[in-house]
Amino acid sequence: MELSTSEENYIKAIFKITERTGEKVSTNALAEEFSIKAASVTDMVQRLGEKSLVHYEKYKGVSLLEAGESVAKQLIRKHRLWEVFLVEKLNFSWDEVHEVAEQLEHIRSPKLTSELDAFLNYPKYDPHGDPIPDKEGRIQARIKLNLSKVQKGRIAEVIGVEESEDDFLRFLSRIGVQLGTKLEVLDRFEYDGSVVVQVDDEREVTLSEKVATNLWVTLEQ
Amino acid sequence: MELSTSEENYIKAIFKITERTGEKVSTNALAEEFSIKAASVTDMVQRLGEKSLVHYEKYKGVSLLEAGESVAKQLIRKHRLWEVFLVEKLNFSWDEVHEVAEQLEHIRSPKLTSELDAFLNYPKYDPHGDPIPDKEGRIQARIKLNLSKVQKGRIAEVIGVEESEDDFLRFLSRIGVQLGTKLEVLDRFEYDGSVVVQVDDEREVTLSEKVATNLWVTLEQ
DNA sequence: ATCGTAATTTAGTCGCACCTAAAAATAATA
DNA sequence: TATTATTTTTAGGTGCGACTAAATTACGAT
Ligand SMILES: [Mn+2]
Ligand SMILES: [Mn+2]
Ligand SMILES: [Mn+2]
Ligand SMILES: [Mn+2]
Repeated sequence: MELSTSEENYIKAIFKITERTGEKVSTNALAEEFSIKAASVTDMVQRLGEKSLVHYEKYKGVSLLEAGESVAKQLIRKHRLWEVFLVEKLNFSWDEVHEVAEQLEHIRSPKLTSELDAFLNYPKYDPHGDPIPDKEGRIQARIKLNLSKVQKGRIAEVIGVEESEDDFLRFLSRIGVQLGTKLEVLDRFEYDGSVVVQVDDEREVTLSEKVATNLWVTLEQ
Repeated sequence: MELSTSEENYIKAIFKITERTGEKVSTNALAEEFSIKAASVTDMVQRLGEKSLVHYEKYKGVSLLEAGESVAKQLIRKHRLWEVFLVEKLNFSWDEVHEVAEQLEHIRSPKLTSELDAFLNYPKYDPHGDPIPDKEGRIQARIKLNLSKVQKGRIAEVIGVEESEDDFLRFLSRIGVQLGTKLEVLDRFEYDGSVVVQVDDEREVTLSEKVATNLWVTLEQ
């Protein structure tokens, strides 16, 4: 089925909101998401319902059907692959990629997607640390937590940042932290939330609470 | 000015048809191009006229104004850069790229375009041998002719193919001919149009007329 | 110069994706 | 529970980009 860019965006949003809240998605939530009016959303979800992409009941919100879910996963796959491409190959920073990926995800070409995947060496995660669904839409989840939550003694791998202001990214590169960097938590000071880490088994660095909560990491094993 | 994908496609088509015919473009020609009805074209060119992108006079055809021409050149730039990317990085063949590039050319992101350009090493020509406009829209033309037109004794560089069927591309790769390959015309047989060439100062190969007319080349100097 | 045909435009319609205003249903609160 | 507030839907409207049918203009041939 040929879907318009708008239809695709709705489906992806329904998927993401469901993922976050676990409940049926209200028209208001979608209206919020796209900064449009709820009446417009009602219109669209009714059409998506007729196409058997979503389950929709008046006043009861909307959820994805099988077909819709598969569309959503393919979109997320493309979106995240493009984000990897932009960061790894075209010198985009983590916060610049989203808007462009939002457009690129709608390009229709199975060959493009699979070749891009191969060209990037089948990445499993995007620059924000989020998993990239495979061809069949399977998602390899991974526990993602703030460095500020990591216990003393544990080793964490940097998989993303929460907000990526220029200043912050420059600070990270200055202390040698990038995606994939291993951080061992040597000490934590509860009184100001700062964390002492060893970067890649070498340098020892103290990170403020602000920095620590801005870093997404995953634990070894 | 934010243009829709449709508007952009019209502008590019007007540019290309003007380039080919040298005359004002008729609504019929555009209708033909997009396989739509002339009445729909009239509608669109009137709107493009109001936006000062084209000059349009009832019954007299349409031509690009300054602004429209610059839009067209940027689109062609993006289209051809993406074609280079698809062929050089993603293993697309020459005939597979057009449809995808037709979509990718509409992605809005100046940074994406300039970084892609740099990533590809500032290519001057696309996989079909057509010149890629620079940031300012300047086009570096180059005389493009059929190998079948090249005189005995001259050295020609392969810059593209007319039609790129799988069979033909396989034949080329078998005889070691690709983009950039130098061919010296050793002999020509007028009676069947075949051409004897030396490939890259090494192998000697006889090409049928069909092959020769399918190869676009440019002459040294 | 006139006529007939082809090209082009106009008028009116349709689906998409948005809007506003008003009605209806649901949820919150007294 | 009754009333009020919020959420959601319906009804009707707009611009875009296509369509058909009909009117108009241009043009080639006699
Ligand atoms: Mn999108
Ligand atoms: Mn992401
Ligand atoms: Mn092309
Ligand atoms: Mn296009």
